[in-house]
Parts: sequence; C-alpha cells; structure tokens
Amino acid sequence: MRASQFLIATQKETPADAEIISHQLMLRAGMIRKLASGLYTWLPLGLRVLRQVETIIREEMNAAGAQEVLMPAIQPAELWEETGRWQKYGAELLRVKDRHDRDFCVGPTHEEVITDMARNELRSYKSLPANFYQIQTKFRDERRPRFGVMRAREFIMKDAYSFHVDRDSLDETYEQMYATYSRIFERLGLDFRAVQADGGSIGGSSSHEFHVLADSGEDLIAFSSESDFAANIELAEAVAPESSGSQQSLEKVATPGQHSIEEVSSFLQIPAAETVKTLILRTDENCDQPLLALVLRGSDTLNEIKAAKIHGLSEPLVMADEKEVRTATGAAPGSVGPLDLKIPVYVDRAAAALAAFVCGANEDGFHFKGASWGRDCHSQYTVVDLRNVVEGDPSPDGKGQIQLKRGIEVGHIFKLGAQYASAMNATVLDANGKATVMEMGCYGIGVTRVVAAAIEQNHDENGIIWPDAIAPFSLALAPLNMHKSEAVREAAEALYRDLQAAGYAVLMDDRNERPGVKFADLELMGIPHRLVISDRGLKEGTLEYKGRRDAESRNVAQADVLDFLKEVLSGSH
RNA sequence: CGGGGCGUAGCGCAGUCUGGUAGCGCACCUGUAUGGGGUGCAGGUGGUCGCAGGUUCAAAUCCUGCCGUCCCGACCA
Repeated sequence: MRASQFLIATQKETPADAEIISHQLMLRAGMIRKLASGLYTWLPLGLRVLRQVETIIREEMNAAGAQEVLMPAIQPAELWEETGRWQKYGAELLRVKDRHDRDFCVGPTHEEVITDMARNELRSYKSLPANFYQIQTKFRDERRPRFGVMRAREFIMKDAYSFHVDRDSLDETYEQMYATYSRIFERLGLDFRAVQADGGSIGGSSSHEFHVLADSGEDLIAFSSESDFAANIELAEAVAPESSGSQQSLEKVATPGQHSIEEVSSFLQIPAAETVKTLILRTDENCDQPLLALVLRGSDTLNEIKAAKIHGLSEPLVMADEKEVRTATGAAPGSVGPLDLKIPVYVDRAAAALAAFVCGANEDGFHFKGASWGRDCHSQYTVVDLRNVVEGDPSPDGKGQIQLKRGIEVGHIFKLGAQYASAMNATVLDANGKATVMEMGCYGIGVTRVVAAAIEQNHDENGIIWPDAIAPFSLALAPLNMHKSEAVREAAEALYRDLQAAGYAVLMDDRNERPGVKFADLELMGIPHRLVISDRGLKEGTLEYKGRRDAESRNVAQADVLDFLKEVLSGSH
C-alpha cells in the first residue's frame, strides 16, 4: 500500500474527551472516529488491525472444529419472550419496531437465535456435538459508554455456541475452547490470564474469563503467589482467618457524632480491622422480613456478587433508607450493630472470627467495645463469605497468598447447561430414540476490545507498538527525499515491488513529507518494522532498519535485505 | 438513571463574568526556500458560536427550555 493512496489521518493533539491511552492513540493514529456516544467508525488503518484479529480468531475456531455462521443483528421479540429475556434484559436491550409495529431488538447476544436454529436443524445425537460461531456486530445500550471502543455500545464480538447430548460432551468442548482461547490470545501477542469467573446474568454453572493484564483494566483479578489459582475478585473466595485476639469485657461507650468506620476507629483508637460494620439492605418477595443485615469487618469491602447469592436479598442490592434502618434497629445508620437484631443477620467469615470487636450499640451515639459473638449475640446469625479478598489474604486453594492485578476482560466462556434449550424446547433424539434437551456452552471474544487492549499493553511515548501478528502493516518503507532523488526513488520502488512479491504487508511512505513527519507518523501508527532508504545509505549500498521497540537503527546491506527481513519477521506470516 | 463539567472552524483552546467588527495554535490550500526527527517565510480557505424561544437598538456573551457530550456511582465482550 502506498501512503499517498491510503488515508493517513494522524493528529498531533489528543482529543480532550479521550481518557485512556488506547482511546487517545486510536484517535491520534487515525484508526477510529466517533460518530456518537459509543458508536465508532473504523478508518482504513483501524480496520486492517481488526481484520488481523478476526483472521486469527477465525483460524483457531475453524481448527477447533467450530463452524462459522452469520445471524441477523435484528432479532424478533418472540424469541426473547420464549426465554423470558424480553422482560428481564432491561434497558440495555435496544428495542425497535418495524413498519408493521412488530417488536424487534438489536441483538446484544445471540443465544435465542442460535438455539432456534439448533432446534430446527439438529435432530439427532449423531450430529452432536456441534459448535457454531460468528463474528458479528452487537449492540448493548450501555448506561455509560466510555474508553472509546473498549466499552462501546456497538461493538464486534466473536460468539460461539456449542450443543451437546450430555454434560460430559459439554465439558469436553468447554476444555477445548479453553485451550483454543489460550492459543488465540497467545497468537495475538497479548499478556493474558484465564481466571475463574462468575456466570453473571447469562447464567450457567461454570465459567472462565480471559483477561489482558493492564493497569487501566476495569476488573480486579486475584492470583496466588504459589499456585496457578486465578479468579475474578467477584468470585475469589475469602477464606476465614484464624480466630484472633483475646476476649475482652463488653463495654458501652459514648461516641457522639462518630458515624463512619474511620471516625469510630480513630475516636476509640482501635484499628478498623477490629471493628464491624453492619449494612442494612432491602429484601425481595422471597423473604418474610423487609430488611436484613450484612456484617463485615470495618476494613473490608462488600463483594456484591457474593451478597447477591443470599436468598431473599433484593437484586440489585438496595441499601435501606434512614427511616427503615431506625425501625429495624432502633438507631440511625452509624450507630447500628449486629447484636440481638430482629432481622436476619449474615456475618462475613472474617468478622465472625473476631474474638473482640467494636460495633454500633443500636442506640444513637453509642458503640460497644470488646463485643464477642458467642457471649454477647443472643440472636441467630449465619456466617458466609461476603468480603472482597485483599492482597496478602491466603489463597483459597491453601497455597500461597493473594495478589491483585487489573485486567481487561477480552474473552469469556460459559457452561450454559440446558437453560436456553429447555426454555425453547431444543431437543434431539438420543440413542434410545428419546427426545432429550441439549446442553449448551457459549464462548465470546470482544474483537474490537482486543484491539484497544493490545494498545493498552503495547505503546510508548511515541505511539502504538503493534505485536507483529495484528499490525496493520508488517513494515514500512521510508524513502527520504524521494521526490528529489532519483536514486532513492528507484531503490524504494524496486524494494517495494520485491517486498510485495514476497508477500509482505508493506506501507510505502511515498508522501512528499520531510523525514521527521514520516518517522513520527509511522511510529504513532505502530508499524513494527521500518526501513529507511536514503542517498546517504545508498552510496554505501545499505538501508537502515529499525524495529519499533529498538533504541537504535542498524544498517543492512541492500543485497541482503530480503533475507534479513525474513529472519526478523519470521513467525509473523 | 442520579450528581457534576463542557458545547465557539477537522483537532486543541481564548473570548462569556462586564452585551457592540468572532480570534489564536495545529491541520488544510497556494507560492517559495529547505530536505535525517512533526522545517522556515509569505499569502489564503474554512465558523447559522449545540438547538429553540425570550430580554435588548444590539446576544457567542444575559434569561428559559431542550439536545448533545464527557467525568463520578448500579451491568458486561
């Protein structure tokens, strides 16, 4: 490709509304442009990267025996009513009506459509297992789109759905997809981790996320320092510490105006880890009490995913208002404690392990010191895992300690089980001639997000540094002063021809620009390899090579350049 | 959806408080010189000041409403 015939839309200045580096660089390098909130046009440069990512995903999915399909982006409401999600999905589902006033949605995911296809086309256990995938545009009407294509409303996803006669077959394909995903992210050249994950609203029993490690990531991942344990913090089990400290006598102390944990712990000169906070939350119709209490150490934070598993708790979690808190406990928030409450009480393992703790006295302006569960709490309570793990916690597998890192979720695999197939009556005949509901798995990769994640992980102060595998061009030719120097022009054109013939994706910067402009643009765009052709070098029969990460360039004899590139670029074609 | 900020040329901004000719840098076009790190000089193109209404002799500027957009809190590839 000649730069003179390719849209090079680089910008010097960073658009004011781009927060994270990948968003800034994608705009500055001329990969994307915003059309509206959460909607982006992919310019030629960006699209080349996107296609590279898609190609790798496609190759690996095909190699794993998955079959590519393409489903409509617009889906009829009837299918979503079959699974109940037309009601349940909420505002993120963009609903539209056609000219006949029929309801449709712009697909945020495709379980319904694929299950409909499967029940129509799959009749016998003999055609199972089957795994279908597509690379397609999704739309989720996010409350708050941000970070450019990282969290856009319209985005491209590779989604795959597998169908099975039984659980064993699902397990097998799930393992195979796990391995396939690992291979895909390895080939993409990304530093990633597979972690245990919560099934989330899509449901299902077993689930792993694939995260690209980056400080800008929105997720926290817990690792063990000693073992291969890795889990999203949403799921990571917080193990109960040894019962610590010694019993003290119970003492009621006046704590006027001291409400928050920080205030109380500094007022009483007692560490937050030896205090207890009591959160009063609303319940749903499955609970005969209007409120319940969650108890954590003052130093811990509530893990809402874990809390949501408590039976009867409203979802999403809603804190009780001040009036409700007073009715239930006799005190205002800030003086509430877990002792002798009349509502159900759930105590985090770590809080339950305290031998003596500070808590609200359920009387405005008073707290207890030295409280003990066994001695002082005369009402029932349940001990559960409620807190987020923190650095230094013991790993749940008993080996090593927890470390936390930030990650960008780029892939997620689920075992869906039979929930969709059963709701939509998707059955096949088994070996006994009996109709049996299929088991399903589902496997997603955020294709557009992968592009942004790759930049988060690979950039410097001059711009993007593409991994070879997804670079928009493998290498660039930068002929200097070619519009004046016949020798440079001829050498550059000849080299360009040879490199193209050899199959390289090469960008020939034939623009009539000064060297500094070319260097800056090529670096901003992240092209991993660069050859400079100049009068100076040609006199000595050399070209100048520089890898995007190299500090210095080196000279290569003109005659050896093809062999040299073959070596440098090996593995990337 | 709640709270806050911002809407002036493709991008980054000033001007708004205190009403009176719409400005700067980058980009873009022309000419010229230059030719190894976003080059210099000269000239130039481009804006219903987010939209609508109001106040006023006069509105980018004051008032009202709406829209868009970004940031902070509940979901997810």
